[in-house]
Amino acid sequence: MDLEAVRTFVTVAETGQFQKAAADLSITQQAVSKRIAALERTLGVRLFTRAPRGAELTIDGQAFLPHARELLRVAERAVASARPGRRPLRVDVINSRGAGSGLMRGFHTAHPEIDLDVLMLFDIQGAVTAIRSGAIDASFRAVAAPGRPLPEGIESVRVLDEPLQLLIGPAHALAGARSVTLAQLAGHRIWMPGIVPGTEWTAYYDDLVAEFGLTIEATGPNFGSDALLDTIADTPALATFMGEHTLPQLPLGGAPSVWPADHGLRRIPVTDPTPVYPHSLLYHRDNPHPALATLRAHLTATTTGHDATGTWVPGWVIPR
Amino acid sequence: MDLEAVRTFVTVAETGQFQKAAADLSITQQAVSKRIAALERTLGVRLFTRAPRGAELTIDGQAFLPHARELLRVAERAVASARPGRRPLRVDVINSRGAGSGLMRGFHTAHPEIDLDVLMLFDIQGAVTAIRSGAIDASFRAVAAPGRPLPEGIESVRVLDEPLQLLIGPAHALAGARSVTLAQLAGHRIWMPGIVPGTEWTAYYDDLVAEFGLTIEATGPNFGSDALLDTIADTPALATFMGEHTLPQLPLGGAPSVWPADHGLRRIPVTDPTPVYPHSLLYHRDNPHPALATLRAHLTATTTGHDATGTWVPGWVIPR
DNA sequence: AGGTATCCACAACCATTCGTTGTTCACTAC
DNA sequence: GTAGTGAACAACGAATGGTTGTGGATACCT
Repeated sequence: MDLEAVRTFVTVAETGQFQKAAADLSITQQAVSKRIAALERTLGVRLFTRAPRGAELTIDGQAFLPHARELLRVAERAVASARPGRRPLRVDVINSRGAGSGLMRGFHTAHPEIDLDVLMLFDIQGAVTAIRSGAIDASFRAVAAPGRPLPEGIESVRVLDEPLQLLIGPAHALAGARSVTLAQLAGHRIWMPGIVPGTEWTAYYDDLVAEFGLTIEATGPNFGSDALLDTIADTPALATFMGEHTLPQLPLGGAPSVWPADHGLRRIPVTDPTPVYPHSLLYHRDNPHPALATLRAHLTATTTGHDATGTWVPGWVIPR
Repeated sequence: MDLEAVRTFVTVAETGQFQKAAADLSITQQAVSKRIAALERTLGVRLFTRAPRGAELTIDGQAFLPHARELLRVAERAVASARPGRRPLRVDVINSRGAGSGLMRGFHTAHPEIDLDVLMLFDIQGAVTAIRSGAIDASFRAVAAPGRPLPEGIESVRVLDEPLQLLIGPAHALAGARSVTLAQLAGHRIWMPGIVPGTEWTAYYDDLVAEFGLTIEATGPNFGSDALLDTIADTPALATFMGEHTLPQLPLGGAPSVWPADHGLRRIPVTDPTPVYPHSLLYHRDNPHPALATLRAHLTATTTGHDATGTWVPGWVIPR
């Protein structure tokens, strides 16, 4: 199917005749006729009834019209997403179920008129490089990795401290607990697959292990979130950490927000102290994108300062 | 922009190299190279970094990828909407703000997995013809026009009795009333532009006028809903009828559901008796579309029988 | 009723695009 | 260094898509 044919179809439907559409599109009437005929051939239905006074939509054409408009709208957005200069605000998040993604959803709800592109880069170095080059406008990260000061021009604002929770199956020894302390977790097996060495997450959990004597295994291949949840649910002696605002499953688009299979998983708050992910927004000081200022204002307005007493972050984290 | 190029882009992004993508698409590697180059030229950005081990997405490519997928998805739906056989359930409603549209929204919420196409045909004759030919699957109408029995094979189910309300401006004499009787309306000017002679609505209001001695004007050009509301709001002596479930304005897509300009309009219930629009679902007895049965079941389950005492419908309306 | 204007379809022709084959270039691994 | 892999460039043939020219059907006007 040809997008130009679809555009021609919409124009004919709007003008009511091939000739006016041809004038609008700066082509000849015969070209319009050919395009519509080709579209009708590929779809296998007649889209217009040709009358001596012009062309009228058939029922099939009426059903097709909103889809055609949507197609053109999506195509325009797709082009805009890549256009250099005046493109949508491009923000990197850690993963699609994390707190950064949730904050961006909130921003989109508050400012639906602002075009967004949310993407997931591999690590903080890539994000910083992308911010410096202007390829992306901002990034949600837990900064900064120890010994790696931010390059000149990159600024960061701590926007959300997300408490960690223990995620365990129904047969786990702590399944009935209303909360657990970090000290209680010593001796329990905690599994965090997918922690890639060299990323900021390694540094975070290294510090957590060193300070509270936990046993955290990062071994084994990471088969993705689903497999992790399955294993946690089925293994009584296994636990993992998950951010309080992190969804264990991707919300299904359009479907009622039920978790397809929650396996009876339990979320147990961690206390004394509560380890938190210090989410920060990274951006370039000189980035002129107007929506970036809106995003920063939105974040400072909605994520009011949390109480930091009783929480833990690595020592190298920049204070608020 | 060419959809085939977009499809090629997604395939390369998925396979990670031009050659595999070429094999998947049954074309040569050179053709893939050309298509990607052309797409990059039209977008003005580089989408892949060409490595000796294959192709990797650039940041721009990563931002473009979800849009590309969405574009292909929409294109597929667009084609499906017109495909003869196994197309989405196609339902005709009277207008986009009426009760039929609302019922279809409810059905979509309850069954998001069912593909729908909602369209608006001109009148009941056209709807019946379309149902007979199989061009549409069902239609929400106030049936049947007097003296026009339904053709063989067409069935109707009365699904909703929608009470009429009086819509008036803030300066109207009845603006303060909590409700009005039909008898009270005698002598007031009621304006119903856009009632096309020969449609079922003419018959409905003709009967209403004859039975209760009202003055209903259908004169003047119909400049659309906005103009009607403006006039009603500004003219103290003018009123119009509107269904209880009818939205005076189109809900804005994505925006908070505020009415852009409500002009201080008042809705006054009508009593003694309450005239109602008898909405029915029309469909062909032999229509095999599986979603049609689902729709009928949904409607009978959700629109439980309303109390008919104190309501009025024309005598020619088929009883429930 | 016949002429005329309007509007779309068909035919022929031409330019451009698109896909193919053949080949070259860059990089990696052994 | 040599073999192997993966993408780009060049040249050619086919097919697509645009144009001009023309014909046919219908409605309106005199």
